[in-house]
Amino acid sequence: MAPNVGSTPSENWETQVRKGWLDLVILASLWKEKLYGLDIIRRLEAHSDLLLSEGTIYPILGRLKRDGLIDSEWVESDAGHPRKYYWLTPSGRRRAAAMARYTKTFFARIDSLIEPVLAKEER
Amino acid sequence: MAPNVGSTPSENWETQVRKGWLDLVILASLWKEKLYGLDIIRRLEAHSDLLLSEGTIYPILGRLKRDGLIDSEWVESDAGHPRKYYWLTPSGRRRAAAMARYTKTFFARIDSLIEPVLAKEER
DNA sequence: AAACATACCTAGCAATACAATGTATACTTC
DNA sequence: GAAGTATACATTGTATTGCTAGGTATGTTT
Repeated sequence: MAPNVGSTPSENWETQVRKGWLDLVILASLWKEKLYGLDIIRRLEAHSDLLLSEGTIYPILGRLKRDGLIDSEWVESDAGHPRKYYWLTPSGRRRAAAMARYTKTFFARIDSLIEPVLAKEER
Repeated sequence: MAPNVGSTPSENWETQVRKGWLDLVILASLWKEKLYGLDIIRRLEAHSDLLLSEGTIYPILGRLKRDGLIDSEWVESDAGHPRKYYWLTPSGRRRAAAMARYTKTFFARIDSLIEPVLAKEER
């Protein structure tokens, strides 16, 4: 999930397919615990190989909060700048679960479409 | 994968996650045979429950052709307007295969992220 | 006090999907 | 032969997204 630094067509495609999934990715990250922005970025990179930049995540967190899916609170930190912790609202939990279920059916559709492509790669 | 006719936030999300995958969906549709625009739309709806509109598919076909992934030719039809048939170029076949492989790893990442969400849906 | 580390935020751009609308061809019906 | 219908391709304008490149704010280290 690297940002599209270069710009070959295929790198651009990888950028484009990530779009839209970040909402779910972030909501899922908050499923079990409160986290702050940079922490979400670091965990996704460490555990899921998904790289998001700060300019990506903060606008999304702002949008999710505006939509009432998450809430936040400032917390003093022992390491410099204070942190803004986010957590799921009840509405956010319902939405994350609905998104996760939809994801399964969406993946199944794409899987069946690419099956012939993977079966015989034309060599 | 219905078009976003209404506009509740959750329907909007479904629209957003589709974005980017349509290139692969269309290339995969052309894996085994030449097809024309409306035919691709009809097959995707019938076989995969994916609904695309004409205003969506024609610009994408134009872009894929500009990128050299598909080629096309006009064919007279016995049913009114002539049809523009598309097929994969060698470059398009390679790209479709690469996209399909990437898709598998991407799906695996998202799957592992949403696993906790699906495991316990907070009832 | 300068440099560094941490953390959050925003403006401007590029790319996408899609509804709405328009064009072109041929067949059918009156 | 005019009107209506069906098929098929194409474009315009809008909303939404992700991200680079910058910026602000706080506290620690040298």
